Amino acid sequence: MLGDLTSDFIAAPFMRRLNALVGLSDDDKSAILDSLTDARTARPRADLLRADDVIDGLSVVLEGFACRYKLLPDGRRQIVAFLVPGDFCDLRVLVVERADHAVAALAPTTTASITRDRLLSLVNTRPRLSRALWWSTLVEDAILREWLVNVGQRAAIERVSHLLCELYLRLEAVGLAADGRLELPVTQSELGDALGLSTVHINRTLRELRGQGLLETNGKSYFIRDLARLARVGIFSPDYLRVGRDLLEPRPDRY
Amino acid sequence: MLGDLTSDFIAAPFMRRLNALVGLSDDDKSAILDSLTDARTARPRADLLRADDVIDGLSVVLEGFACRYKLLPDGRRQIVAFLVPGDFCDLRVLVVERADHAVAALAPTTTASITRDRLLSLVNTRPRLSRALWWSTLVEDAILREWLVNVGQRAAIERVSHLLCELYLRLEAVGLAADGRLELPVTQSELGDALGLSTVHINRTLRELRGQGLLETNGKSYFIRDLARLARVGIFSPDYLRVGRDLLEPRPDRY
DNA sequence: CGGGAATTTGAGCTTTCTCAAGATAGGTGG
DNA sequence: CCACCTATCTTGAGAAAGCTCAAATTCCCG
Repeated sequence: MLGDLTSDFIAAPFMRRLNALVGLSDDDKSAILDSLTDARTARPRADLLRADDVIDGLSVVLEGFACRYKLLPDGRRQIVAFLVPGDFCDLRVLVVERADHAVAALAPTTTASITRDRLLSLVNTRPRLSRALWWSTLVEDAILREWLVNVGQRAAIERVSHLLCELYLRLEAVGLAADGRLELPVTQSELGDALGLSTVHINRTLRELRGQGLLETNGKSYFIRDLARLARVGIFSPDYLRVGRDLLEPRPDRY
Repeated sequence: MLGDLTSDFIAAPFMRRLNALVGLSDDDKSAILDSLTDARTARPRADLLRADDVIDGLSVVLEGFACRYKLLPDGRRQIVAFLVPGDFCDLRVLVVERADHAVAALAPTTTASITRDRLLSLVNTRPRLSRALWWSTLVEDAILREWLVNVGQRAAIERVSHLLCELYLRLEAVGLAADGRLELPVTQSELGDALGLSTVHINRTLRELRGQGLLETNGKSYFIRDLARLARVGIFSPDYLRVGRDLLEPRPDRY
């Protein structure tokens, strides 16, 4: 156990995420919070999980920023997901023993774990929790499909815009972005690895977005000046981030 | 029910798939086979499932060839998965009500369904079956990640080679390919939509592969003349198709 | 304050795209 | 069985998007 995480500042994004999960009782929430152990902080570039590692439990990102990635033998790297606070590192552990991809911290990243056994017993005794966890893997899948669309079909400026919109909404959802402002502790080279573009081209594309008055950047601080317009440029629609939510739920019409 | 599907030729690929699933008992297998109802055949280009459709049950592809895809408002299309006989159309139905993407037949495609209620009761009463179904969604995810790597990092000739290797192995696994020969009832334009390449470039790339003596094509019949070499060109490793299998399991060293 | 990493910009080049036209093939009605 | 029709495939030519290489600048960390 990590002590009284429920009231602990560091677990706030995770708490927000849990609160957003469909129909989770307070009891379910504290059950999962109380199961968290072994908090640790990884430095940027450190692997949280290596491909082919035997996975011994489920980790949750409490703070920081991480990515899943796959490498080609010649060193090319594709980032296949970004993990923001509140995201799970590998729910697959429930079914599968080994990872087929690596997870690395991009910023100093704090994670906590739930042992496989504890997780299995939680899932077996709490159907709503189980459902909620599967739901969150489905959101991850939906994001992955959208990334494939992004990389397969969109031009560079559309790709970058789309990713910025996605990350803004995801960070906003856990209280880490607001008013168009977000911190992205990733290098341009890492953005390139996520979007299938070269570092140089990421740089030029960001410059173009700045030139169009859509974006301001200052180091790793990003300020989206006009989210609606950026979403239009990126052909971004937030639906995929809310798979399975009631489609009639009123949404801010910022897009 | 569909009658005695167990011995029915048409369900053979699905049976093979079930047999390959980890630790499934004969009892489990017949339980799921007996739950199949409502076989229907869709013509090429017909949607089996539309985005935003309420999903009423789980479909299995028994015969034919289909794809999942997402459309951009301007008509660009990304195919995010190919479904071969034995594949499930939408296991997400267990957790989610609506699809975030469409599924279309590419060849005449026969599917059968399991109602949501029946599926839920199967899953609740048969833990190994439940595990096996989740396992197959994880394989799908692994394929999706690999596709993202493919489109994000690989050059055209690598992409095409990689996809051909993948489809050959997947079809071989269900008895629909052998000796390097496979039928791909997809147009070059559809390959392009899957790989993020234009039709014209798919055509030239196939020509290049033929020129290198790696491939012969005749309409929709493909003959891989040298799988090991094609795999090398495509930087293809079959591991991702076997997520969670014992990594020590002897594998043919054709790659 | 120094040094390595990250960003920025330029220049030329490669891959892939678009547009356009001709060749083929498979399916349909007469 | 043939003729036609539409899809698909194939090839050419020029254009565009994005890449690589290289160098200069800036930023951040210690």
